[in-house]
Amino acid sequence: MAISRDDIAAVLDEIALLLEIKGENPFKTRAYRNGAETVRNYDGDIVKKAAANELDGIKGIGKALQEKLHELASTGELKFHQNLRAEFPEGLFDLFGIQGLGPKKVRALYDQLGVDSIEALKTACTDGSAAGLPGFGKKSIEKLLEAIALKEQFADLFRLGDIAPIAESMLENLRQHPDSLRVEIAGSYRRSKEVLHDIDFLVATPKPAEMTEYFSQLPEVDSVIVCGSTKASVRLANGLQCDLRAVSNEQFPFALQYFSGSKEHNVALRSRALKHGWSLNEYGFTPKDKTSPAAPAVKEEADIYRILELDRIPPELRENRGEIEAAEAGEIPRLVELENLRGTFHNHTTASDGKNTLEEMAEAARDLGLQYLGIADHSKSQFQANGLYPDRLLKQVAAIQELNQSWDDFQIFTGTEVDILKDGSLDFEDDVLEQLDYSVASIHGSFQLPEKEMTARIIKAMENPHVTMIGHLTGRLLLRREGYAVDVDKVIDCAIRTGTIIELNCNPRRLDMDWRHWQRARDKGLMTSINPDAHATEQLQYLAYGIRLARKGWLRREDVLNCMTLDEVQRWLKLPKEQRMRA
DNA sequence: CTTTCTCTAAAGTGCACTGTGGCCAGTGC
Repeated sequence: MAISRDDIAAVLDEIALLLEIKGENPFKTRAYRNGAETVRNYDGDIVKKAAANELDGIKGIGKALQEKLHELASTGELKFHQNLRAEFPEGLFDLFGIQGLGPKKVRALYDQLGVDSIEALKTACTDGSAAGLPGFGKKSIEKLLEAIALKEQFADLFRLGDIAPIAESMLENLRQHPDSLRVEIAGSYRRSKEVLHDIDFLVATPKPAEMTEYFSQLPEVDSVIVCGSTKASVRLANGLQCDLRAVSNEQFPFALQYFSGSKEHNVALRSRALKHGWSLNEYGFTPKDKTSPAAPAVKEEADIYRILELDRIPPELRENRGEIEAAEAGEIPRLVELENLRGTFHNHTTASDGKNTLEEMAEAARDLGLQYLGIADHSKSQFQANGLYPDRLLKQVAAIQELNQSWDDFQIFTGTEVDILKDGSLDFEDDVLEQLDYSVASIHGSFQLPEKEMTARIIKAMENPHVTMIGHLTGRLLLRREGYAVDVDKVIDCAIRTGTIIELNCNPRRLDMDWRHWQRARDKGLMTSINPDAHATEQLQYLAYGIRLARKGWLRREDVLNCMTLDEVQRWLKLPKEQRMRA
């Protein structure tokens, strides 16, 4: 198979990393990183051009990179890269996944202690040998051990957004099979958990052995763990385990309910079934004793809930967090749906660190059927992200106002993702902010503040009348970094008091504020905005993850700002802050 | 390594934070 654009970019990135360890000229390493970005974003078939050696005139690809790209595209390999790679052991790359380790420290560990893997790093930290290196004090060692523990804890976990595409493609493949009557993904994927450790497929079929066999040979499968007559487990190239269970069409609703979990939800449901005189498991209802009524007919999963005198409970809510009580009382809310979204806030353009222009982002939003798009590029403190100074911001505002003349059914809102500085003040003065339609205030630095100060910092930002919403409340990066210490309840109360939205950042790396807080916050009256934090047109699709997590947080259409129509949201943005939060 | 240029040599994102080591280096945004 021919080498892909992403493969080429990955090679360039890896070269940059290796040159960094070698202590090469930082501008050289940056040139390779820029090259990788250029390859990824090039508008046209850059692989074909590279193969034909026609790369002249592409900004960021000079003579040396042209030659390397040509070699890569035409032979699929690069001598320079292979030689460089051969200088270092394989495991060294894993070390860069540890927070606090950069090229210099990796180099020191490798050169002086021979540390070439996470395992070796752990040893060097615990046996005291790392403590002998310059720059490695007591606190550094402690932090490294913490980072290793964090990494181990996340070792076999995957982010929802990273596996959804492959899960859906496998689902589609299974549905194609002539012997599959019904196919669903159960488990935590169906419940829209933000991180998962496996995917559970379920198929109703008259020929279970054929289905498990077919499953274990899907193109996505890397290796087969087990393949029996009703169950198969496989591993994908990325390490993710996938299970398939094949059941009869009659058992399917029970199996779907059972394997969707959560375990806690099922325990509660089973005890409810017992009160009705049946035991409930993945195969069906079984009368408990002679006095029990006959087991009722079940055609689909919803029947199980109906028979137990419950509203149908959407899978996202099945965490035993009050959903059974709500279903009993007929109080399962009508959860928000993707179709309810009318627009979105918090999106970036090429003005700061986005990959697409204002015009391209707007077109993409229109193509998705949205009525409005909020632009929120970074503010000046985000230097590395090309954050805007007031002059550039105001130029952008003028450009947006001009662009808005070209539509009567669509509008761009002018905004900013303004940094909340260490003391809670903002990166723009009020006289700048008041010229915008809205603003998202976010924290991008000083992550280590103690909880009290961090909470006060956010509260101070929310008290500013020009702050429309708070971006990614805890700053967590799923499976990478814990959120900063913040008293979420205090912040929620302050948000309601001041009329400030807390966004549901639906970038799959964040999904922040966490779903576990939303039901409580909603009950108190808080509203959210489901924001993709898109840095490219295709990332507007992250809204789908936002909807999944909003549903998991019990949110309804009326809890979500960007479910408002264009007219409604225009009116809402003109209200003084204290009148914005609905009663 | 690439771009730019008083065009074959120089400049090329800046800052805060952290911890350590003795006032700076590395990391991350």
